[in-house]
Amino acid sequence: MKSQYEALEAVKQAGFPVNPNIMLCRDISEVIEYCRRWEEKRNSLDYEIDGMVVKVNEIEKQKILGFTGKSPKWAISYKFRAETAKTKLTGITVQVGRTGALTPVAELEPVKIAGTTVKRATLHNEEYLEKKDVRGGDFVFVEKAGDIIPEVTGVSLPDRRKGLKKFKMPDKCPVCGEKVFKYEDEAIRRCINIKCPAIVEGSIFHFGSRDAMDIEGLGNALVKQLVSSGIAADIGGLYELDVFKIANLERMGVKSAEKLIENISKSREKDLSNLIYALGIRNVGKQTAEVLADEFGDIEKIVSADEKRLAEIDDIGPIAAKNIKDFFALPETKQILEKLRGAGVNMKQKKKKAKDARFKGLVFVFTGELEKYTRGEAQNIVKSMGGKTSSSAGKNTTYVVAGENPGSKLEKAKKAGIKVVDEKEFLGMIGESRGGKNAESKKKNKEDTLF
DNA sequence: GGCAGTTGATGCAAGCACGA
DNA sequence: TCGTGCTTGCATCAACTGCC
Repeated sequence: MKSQYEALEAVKQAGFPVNPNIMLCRDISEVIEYCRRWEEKRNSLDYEIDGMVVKVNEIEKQKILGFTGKSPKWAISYKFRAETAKTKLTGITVQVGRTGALTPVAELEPVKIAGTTVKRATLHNEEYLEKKDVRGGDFVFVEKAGDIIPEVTGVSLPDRRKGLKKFKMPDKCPVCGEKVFKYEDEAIRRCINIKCPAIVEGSIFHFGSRDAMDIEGLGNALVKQLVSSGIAADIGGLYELDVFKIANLERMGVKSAEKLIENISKSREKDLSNLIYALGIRNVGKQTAEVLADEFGDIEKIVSADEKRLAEIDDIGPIAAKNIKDFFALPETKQILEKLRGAGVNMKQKKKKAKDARFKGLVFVFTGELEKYTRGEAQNIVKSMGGKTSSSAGKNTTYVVAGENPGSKLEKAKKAGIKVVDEKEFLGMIGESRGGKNAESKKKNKEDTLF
């Protein structure tokens, strides 16, 4: 077998439960062994009455054995080399993100890779385009990095027709039509029109995202409608919405509108760090927002801090400091803050510093899927115990916690000699080696299921 | 009931800020 | 100057919700 997908297909063809994201075993012999044992267990569920064999419905069997649509979480995962496919690049479109960044995207003739159909893939920026020399009409090689993200890895030059022109990035924003800028030290072009619908939509969507103000129900499609209909011109406008306005939008009703209003209302109580992150300041992500909130404790103090004071803070350099200062100096920012203040949005830090300091000085990186916690929850636990988390493994990383189906971080960690622990060990470290209710039931399920 | 939108989850690459 | 790590942007999927 050449790929993980082929192996999974073979297992599925044989009628066994698999999750397309997870290869169950280390190699094919283990897959076969797994299937054999599953078959035995499955057959054992049938029973006899008066000498007649009663076959239990397959779906019931899967429920009884704990396979409700997913593979067993505890199964060992294994990755095959990424599968490559050749397909036609029908065109290159340009997207505008919330920061105004123009990103070229490859539009592809749909092609099946690793069990899913790939239609688009990012081309990052014009330098990347230049390097790969990708042109509309080319046949390109596509693979899925980490079996998840589609990537154009190269062009099939023998298939190139004559006369295909190089793609040129537009000088004007494809959304608002304003002139775009490319700063000398940056690889990307940006639309700097703060009224550009793409930027407005992006910033409202970002404001409501989970790590920001966590407004459930504020999805992409709804935000588009809010902006295009003029109901919300900026993030401050969210707090002026009412049920009637929302319920009249496409695919919205009174029930959804009421829920959304309730969720927007709840967001007023979010912590200062959430608000700072939600504002979408350049170079200020979740981590930096937390640093700022911890340092100042009040948005007013951040607004009035000068660049020098900001740059004195750990993890904030002169560029981030300038961006922060510039952002709060904008009249539009002042207006938005005024609206938010008027709407009763919390602007002070409520979180207290961690009392439990058992992870003080330790840096954790998570890869793969954990059984008991989401990654966000696990990161919060580490922070509550005085530790730090990071999205990439480096020399400062103390532990890499590897869950199911880990990514490249695991390999990187092993090479760098970083200590790798599994979920069980991590739970032991946080004093939950026996696990909670959820973990108990899952554990039981696992034990009852097969081996 | 069908359909569309949202949520919540995953990982990778590139760019770039920061600090040693 | 360079290594490290944060930020951003991207695609996909299953499960769920609620409108039509």
